Amino acid sequence: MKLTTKGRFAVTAMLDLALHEAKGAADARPVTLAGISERQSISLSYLEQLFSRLRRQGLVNSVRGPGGGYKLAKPQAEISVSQIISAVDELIDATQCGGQENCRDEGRCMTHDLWATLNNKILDYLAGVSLADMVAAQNSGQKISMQPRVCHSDKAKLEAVSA
Amino acid sequence: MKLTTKGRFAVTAMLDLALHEAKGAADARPVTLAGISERQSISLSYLEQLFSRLRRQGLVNSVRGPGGGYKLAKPQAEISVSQIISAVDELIDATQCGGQENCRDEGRCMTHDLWATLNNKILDYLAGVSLADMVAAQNSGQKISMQPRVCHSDKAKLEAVSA
DNA sequence: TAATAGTTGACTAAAGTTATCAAGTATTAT
DNA sequence: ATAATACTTGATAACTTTAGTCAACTATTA
Repeated sequence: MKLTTKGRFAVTAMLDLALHEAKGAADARPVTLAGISERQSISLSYLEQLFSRLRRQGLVNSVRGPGGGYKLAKPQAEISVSQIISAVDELIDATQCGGQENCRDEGRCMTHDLWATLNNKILDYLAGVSLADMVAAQNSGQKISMQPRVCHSDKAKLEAVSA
Repeated sequence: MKLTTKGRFAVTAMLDLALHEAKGAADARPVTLAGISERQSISLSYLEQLFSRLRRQGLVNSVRGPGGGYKLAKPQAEISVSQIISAVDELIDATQCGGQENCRDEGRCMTHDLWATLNNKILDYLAGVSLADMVAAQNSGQKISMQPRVCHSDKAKLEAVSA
């Protein structure tokens, strides 16, 4: 899971799409990239690239011609943030050694387990947040803090770090 | 929190440093970057750049001249992975809008809360893993899976995503 | 029916930023 | 002095983002 601005742009765009699709009831008309570009201040060219991938990954459908645009290919509840990011930001292999072959001598690149575990945590969280969740949060003005899976957050350590 | 290969290199190098410092008992002699470079296959030039930042952040001390090198500036238990990453990979502001000013119209860039929450989760995990933890895991041959804070991991969703 | 315009789809390339590496300079133990 | 080593600066490569071109498709309308 690679976390870059690219993935964030994609999520933002998809959320914009979801919001404007929801607005027009059930079978709304497609949303144009030009509209998303304007509303979210993302360059049209970049959006075209991103949606090209989102389409190939089956997350959106396209409609050509006037009145055309993009529509979500699945119900909002079935599209997770992790899917969106994975679609545009081909997942980086967190272990830098592919499988486990070309690792260093002393026990397979050492940090391997750290990144693998972290990767799972990130995926776990992002897979649990769907477009529907974000739309709901957006409409109700609430913050998104899905499934509080974390048992205790250990504020002390966090503050020591961010200082 | 930005997660790139840069941060991973830094953690790997710091772990190497910790391992070789621990080996030579209490007040061991400094570890040279040339040694880390050879053992971990990281270019010397790159290591120099990384340690320059680690030094400025107070995570390591340097000793110049022959027999010189770097030493940890604090006990291994007090150096967390998140500190290392933050030192070299100046934390990206996950919200793309700095504070909350130049966000889009319709309620401050929408994805704001998502990234903020994710950021905390990542920080929470990485702040809980110290060099001492990793050294211990390395010596005992165990995997690192610190503080099992996650209550349930929801395998089904994860598999659906990675597929 | 045909022309027009709005829109995606597939490229190429250029500008800007970041990551990585290489070479030279300063410092100090011997 | 000399050599080992940290430090500093500059150059190269890779990635991200924006820009531009042209083709294909389709709703609208004259």
